[in-house]
Amino acid sequence: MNRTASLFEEEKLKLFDVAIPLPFADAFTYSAPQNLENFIQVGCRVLVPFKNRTIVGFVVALDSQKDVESPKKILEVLDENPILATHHLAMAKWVSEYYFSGWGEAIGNMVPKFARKKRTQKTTAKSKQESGHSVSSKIEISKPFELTQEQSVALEKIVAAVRLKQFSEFFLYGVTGAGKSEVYIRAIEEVLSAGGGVICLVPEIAITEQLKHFFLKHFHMELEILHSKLTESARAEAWRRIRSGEKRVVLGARSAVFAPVENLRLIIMDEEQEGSYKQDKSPRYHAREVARWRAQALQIPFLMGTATPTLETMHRAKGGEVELLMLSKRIDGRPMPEVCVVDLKQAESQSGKTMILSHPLRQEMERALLKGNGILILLNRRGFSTLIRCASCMKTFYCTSCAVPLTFHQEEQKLICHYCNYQEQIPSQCPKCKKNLIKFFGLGTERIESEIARHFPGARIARLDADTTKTRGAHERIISGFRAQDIDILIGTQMIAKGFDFHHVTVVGIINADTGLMLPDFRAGERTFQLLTQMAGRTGRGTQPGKVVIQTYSPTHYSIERSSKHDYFGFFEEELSHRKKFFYPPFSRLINILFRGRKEKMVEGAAREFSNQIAHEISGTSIQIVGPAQLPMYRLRGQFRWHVMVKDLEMSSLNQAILKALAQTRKFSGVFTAVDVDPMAIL
DNA sequence: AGCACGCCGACT
DNA sequence: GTCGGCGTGCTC
Repeated sequence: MNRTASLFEEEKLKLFDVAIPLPFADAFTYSAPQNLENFIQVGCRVLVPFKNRTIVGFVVALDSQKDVESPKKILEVLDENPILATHHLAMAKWVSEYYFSGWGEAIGNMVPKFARKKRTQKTTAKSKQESGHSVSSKIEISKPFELTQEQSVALEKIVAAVRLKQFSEFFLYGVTGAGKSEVYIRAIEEVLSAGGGVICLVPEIAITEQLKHFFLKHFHMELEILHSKLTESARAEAWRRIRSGEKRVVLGARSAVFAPVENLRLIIMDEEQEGSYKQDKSPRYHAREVARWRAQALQIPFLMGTATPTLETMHRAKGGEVELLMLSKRIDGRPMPEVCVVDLKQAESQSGKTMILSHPLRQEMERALLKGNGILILLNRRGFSTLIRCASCMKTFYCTSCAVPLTFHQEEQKLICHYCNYQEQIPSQCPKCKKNLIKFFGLGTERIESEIARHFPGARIARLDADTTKTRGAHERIISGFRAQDIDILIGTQMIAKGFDFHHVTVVGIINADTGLMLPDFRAGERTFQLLTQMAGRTGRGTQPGKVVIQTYSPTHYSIERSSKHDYFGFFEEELSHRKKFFYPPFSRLINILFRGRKEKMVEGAAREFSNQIAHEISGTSIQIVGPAQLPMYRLRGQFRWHVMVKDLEMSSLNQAILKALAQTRKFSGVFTAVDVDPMAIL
């Protein structure tokens, strides 16, 4: 650059702050050539030189107050009108501060990536026709349905809050089949008639597809589906339709919480406990927290719903921050399914052998098969056998880069690591002692499938897990096969627990309820309770009563006992007292700081250094430090992993302390750090 | 996150 | 002698 020219221009060039989609907390300051100056608005995307490349940034401020020596020039303005309102920039700012990501990174995460080329004018005219979901002519407008007393009360409260234009939180507590969706639909209709817009969040993409048809009946042209699997151009188009006010009902997964809905008046989050609402890469935000922030900023109500709320949310309901709306009865007065808990230890000592299908479970299955009813069997582990060991020298087969046992997959005829997907052939003899005594232990879904096939040779059996759903459409094919009753017994991992409404299912079998309880995670009990409760909710949804058989080695564990009695509130109190004792959420805020790298000593050093630094930073406060310690999954994909946990009462000044301490660990080369605020799992 | 600059091993 | 390994430091 020509020095005299730049000095001459610096005098009068306007300065702009531009957030860059990279992990920087602060925006960068650029100047603008005079011919562009008037086209630059806050919320526009701009092309800027950055180091030795050109990247897209977001204008976050005009008339920058920062004193930068020689700002570079903005090369191009990509938007005629801002694609982001200041509300969005503020939301991204909050996300970046709360979850330790860059501001621009947070912005980049919420807007669709876009083609570098500027869009031509024709899209505006064309899109009107494109956007009708191809059902424009034949929409059946569904009749208004009758609400129960409880549903009406809930709806009235929500509608009143929408009208008040005040921030408030609601929790719609209802067992599966209690009619939460009807309340959602009515609430959305109310908002629409008041000229407002709504975001409705569901845990995963598959459910958006399921609900799409239901929603289309009620909201037809107003509906937009939003999730990360859309192509970038489809996402950009959807974003534009929403922003223009053409679409006022947004149904989507996690990222839809950022949708630029015009005159947003209500946010709904279904199945609030689902872990998929937390993003597992930076920014590691939880959609529930973003939704709450947004509802607060816009002074609108936030409605959550499920039969198994997280402890955090129920605790807030108990404290009065969230208003609890009860739907206690199933719509048609159907009873809750009868649950039978089978003690595997006892059953095994009686029969003298490993128990896979207990007598009560086999009996229930036989009965259901005779009547032509559907059966769901849950085992939360893929593969055939989860442990392979030489019976002579006791050599166990581990993944070399993850230090976890390999799982034997019968279909693939391979030993596979479930964490890094490393695969090896099954040895015919032990590589250590050369004997021919390799044995297989531990159950997986493949094993259950063959076991059930052996017991029920006439039954039509299918398996639903990550292995059988690899190909596109396989998931839907298996599900619809089961729905059409071409399949009698569906065996699967927790995939089969999710939201499908099968009316002919009368038996649910849990092969081993303890799999999740072994995990060294403070939420293990909560997860197990939720999974068992959800599975129980899959049965007895038709005219015939449902039966649940839970097999377990720990029949007296409170998660299992309480779920077998459909006792959420009992579980809640018991789990809460554990959390209190160990100062876990909801009694503390938890931040997990992860260190990983190939060099063991460096990783450990970084974790220890961080721990010392943070201890120094927070001395004299009530903040607790746990660790440093090796993570339960100490070696993963060839990397060593340490972590430090920090437990805090409030947000306070902890974030600054963490950033400061983290800066001190930079000298440990080759060590990656990640901060996880409100982690869902410590693994 | 990239991407260049910089200082130590096996190759034409 | 160089090509290239990835450690480290910066990006308005």
